[in-house]
Amino acid sequence: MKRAKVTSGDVAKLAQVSQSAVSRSFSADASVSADTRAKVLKAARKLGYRPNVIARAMISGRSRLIAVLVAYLDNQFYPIVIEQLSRALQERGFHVLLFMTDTGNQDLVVQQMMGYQVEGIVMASAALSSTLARECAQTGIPVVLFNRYVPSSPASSVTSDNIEGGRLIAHFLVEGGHKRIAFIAGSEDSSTNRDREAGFYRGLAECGHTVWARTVGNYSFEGAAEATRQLCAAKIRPDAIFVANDHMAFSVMDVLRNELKLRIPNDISIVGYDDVPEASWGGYNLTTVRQPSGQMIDATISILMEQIQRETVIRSAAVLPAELIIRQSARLPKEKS
Amino acid sequence: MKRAKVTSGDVAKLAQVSQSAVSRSFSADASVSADTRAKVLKAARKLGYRPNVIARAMISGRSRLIAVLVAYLDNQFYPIVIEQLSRALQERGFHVLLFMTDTGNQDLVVQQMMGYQVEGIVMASAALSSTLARECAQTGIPVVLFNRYVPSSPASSVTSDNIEGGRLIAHFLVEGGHKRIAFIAGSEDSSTNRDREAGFYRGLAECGHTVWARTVGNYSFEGAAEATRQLCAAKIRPDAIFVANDHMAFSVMDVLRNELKLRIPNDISIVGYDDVPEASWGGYNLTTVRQPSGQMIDATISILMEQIQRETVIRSAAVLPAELIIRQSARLPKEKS
DNA sequence: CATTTTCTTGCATACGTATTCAAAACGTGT
DNA sequence: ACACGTTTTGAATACGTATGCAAGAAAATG
Repeated sequence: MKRAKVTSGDVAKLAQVSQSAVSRSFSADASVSADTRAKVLKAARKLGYRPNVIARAMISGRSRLIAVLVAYLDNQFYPIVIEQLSRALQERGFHVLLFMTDTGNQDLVVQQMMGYQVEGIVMASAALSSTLARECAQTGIPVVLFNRYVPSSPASSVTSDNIEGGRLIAHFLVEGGHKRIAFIAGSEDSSTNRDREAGFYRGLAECGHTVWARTVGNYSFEGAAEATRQLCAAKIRPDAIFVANDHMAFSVMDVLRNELKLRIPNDISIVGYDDVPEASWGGYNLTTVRQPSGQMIDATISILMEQIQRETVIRSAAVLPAELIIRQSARLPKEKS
Repeated sequence: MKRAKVTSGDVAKLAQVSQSAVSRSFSADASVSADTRAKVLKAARKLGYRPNVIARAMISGRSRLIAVLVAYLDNQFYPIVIEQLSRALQERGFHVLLFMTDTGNQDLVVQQMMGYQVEGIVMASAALSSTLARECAQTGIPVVLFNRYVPSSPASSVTSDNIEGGRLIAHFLVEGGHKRIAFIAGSEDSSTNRDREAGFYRGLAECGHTVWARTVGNYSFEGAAEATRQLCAAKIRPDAIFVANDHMAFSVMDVLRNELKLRIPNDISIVGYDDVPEASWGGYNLTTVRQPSGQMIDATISILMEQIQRETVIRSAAVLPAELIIRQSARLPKEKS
């Protein structure tokens, strides 16, 4: 089997027009008569011609490529984001070029992205070196930090209101009558963790409480299990735990139930963050805060499209509302009647 | 902020050599003296130059792009595959261009892939029109059907041994003393479902059994819930269900436990397929068959790389071993002693 | 009908790199 | 010093498309 490339020249020959005419027939707002366009399209269909995006990118500078950088896909939040993002971009004629990276070789990865002449970058990776964000901005490519936030960086960001989310949880747990409220942190250098934790503490303070105990799970399944064991090794256990994301919360619940033989929420309440699909599954029924992924995607898209179209990069930050989703993993506040 | 493109010409000027020399300095096996290469690399670093992959693709026909087509990412099996695939390809200098599609507009999507001059295609989408596979093969682009199989198609395929997996489950359930063994199917037009079901029935037959009942869940969470209700609406319930994949099995377990108040595995046994991460979570502890995703990725990569390098497309099919993973969701066979 | 205006069209060129070809530089052995 | 093989180099070209420009066709206006 051999590759048989068909070019605009071939189509032009068959349709008895110039190559320019073919090119124009495929761009929406070009100056072509309906007549020739019909001829061209017919010939194109006959030959199975499709414009070569690579060549188009070369001359016009538009690759129609958006780089998406992500560290891992274990946490269901990210696959869903990628799916929605990809669908939304496809509708607009763009496509997702996927990059996976651990924190190590980010610079290399960004170099690769530049090599592909991507028109925009979405970073959903956990960490982000600030030199790197600067470099991106310097080249004039719009960058959106998704679900993270770097104050000093020139990159745009889209997040949910993690501070408010943390507050909501604090109030909910206090009203539920919990006395020993603990926190299991994610990655301490992530903005999501910082904000959720800060909002949580502020909420507790507003109710005259403080956090009872705190361990770190680093947003990993294993880390969360270990953090739970540490937390419960003390003589007196917490009666509620806010876990910095759902993914860890599942691990926490597993340890509490299976290793420590505790009932949820009778013996201890658990609240997560994200509202990934598994949170609503019967096995967990996790009370959590929903991140509005749809709205976050919309915001990301519109930031990207705007900046690509205007060919200017301006920093903008979208913060979308968080919503408490009450299920069965945490004791409910008593009815005020 | 403006885009400041730096080209090989700029580097050439600074390094006082020709553009050709710059190009050669960036390809590993070209004829350049160590001396000039050093000069070039130094100048390149100074200017922040990176070869333009787009332009390179144009002249050499190598886009270094692999299209990955997938229908949905709800089922955790696919995110994991994408992550591993992307990592493996990155190591080899390739990158993943992601396409999401429902069964509807596949033709359009394939046209788009061609437009990007991708060097290979991985289809993990549920359905695949046969005309489409043919079209791909015709253009000389290697195509790998991942976790699916179309006998008449010229495309290569990578699967696990779904027939054997089905058999293993049948034997396991019969040995576990189950008498009324049911099956909840996925998408009936998928090869995975066909093979798992065929292997399952064969396994049952080998033990002198037949399937007690059968409903269809279409590989969706909601569909599986409904299929479970149908199955249990009869006067006599099954005492074991093989669910065609894990993703549906979780839904099945939720309905059995929460709506029908059954205990698993005391009242009824459940077995899934895939061994996604959630299967090992405490909330489900699902007995299942593991698909060796790592080996499947390796096979995919080597098929792609081989065919890209040789510039010939030959059909090849890899079938990798399936393994029964015994957890707590199904009653165990009695010890033979 | 003459003239201006608006639409179409083809020619030529540019995008940034890889690669062919011939010329130049470099060694090596006599 | 010479001839010869080897390596390195630069000039030129090609990849497939989009677009500025000028010329031609058609339409509109007087």
